Amino acid sequence: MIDYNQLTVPEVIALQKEMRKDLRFEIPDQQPIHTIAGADISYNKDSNLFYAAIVVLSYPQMTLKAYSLATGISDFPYIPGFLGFREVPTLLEAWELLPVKPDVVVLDGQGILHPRRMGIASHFGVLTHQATIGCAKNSLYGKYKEPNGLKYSFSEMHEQSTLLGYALRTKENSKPVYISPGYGLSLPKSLLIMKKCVGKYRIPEPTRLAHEVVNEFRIGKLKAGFKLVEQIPELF
DNA sequence: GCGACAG
DNA sequence: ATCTTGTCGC
Repeated sequence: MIDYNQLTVPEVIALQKEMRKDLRFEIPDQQPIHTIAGADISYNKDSNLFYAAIVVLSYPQMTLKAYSLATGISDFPYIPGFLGFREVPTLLEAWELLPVKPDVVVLDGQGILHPRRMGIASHFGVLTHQATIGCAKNSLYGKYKEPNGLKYSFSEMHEQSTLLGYALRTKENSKPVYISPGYGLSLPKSLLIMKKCVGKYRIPEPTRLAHEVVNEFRIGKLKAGFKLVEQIPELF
């Protein structure tokens, strides 16, 4: 894969426009979902050493089955709209450590809810050809009306009358999370899957557990590699 | 030109 | 993203 670090903004915009041509939303033989992963990055302020975790959970039980941990160096700065160029390379290092790939991967950020339809989830999906969903804690793009206050209520997010995602209330009295397909999944299917990932916290289980695990990795409580937590019959 | 702006 | 205790509000 090419080194993103020295690229200019005009160059990464061109790359996003190229990757957009490879986006797909419904893969031919969609298999039933048995596993879903959460992917996240962590790092110390003022350091270019990144820590990545991909946690694999059973679906829809949402219990932790396995995870992979890897580090990487990134000098690409954080620029809204270009998060993938900063975080995807290290996530791919963790991805390669998984002996069996999960059915869906949830990324911390946007999917097609992005000016060029290339949020981090779409970026990761195009490179890996894996089904992905973007689940962001904050909105980047798209207009929407606030969903009502009840858990599981949601509202559509559009731009130029194009439906691109949903604001989903995952917990009462908490702000919603922003859901959009990344790659290989339709809008309604992405929303349905994420509803099943909601537990007792605002952040859906895949992302929440990935964040928890990657921080233990960063502070030295866990080490790089692949770890099987609980056997999944048929898998691992 | 101005404001907005994932992690 | 990370740092970091108490505190305001549902």
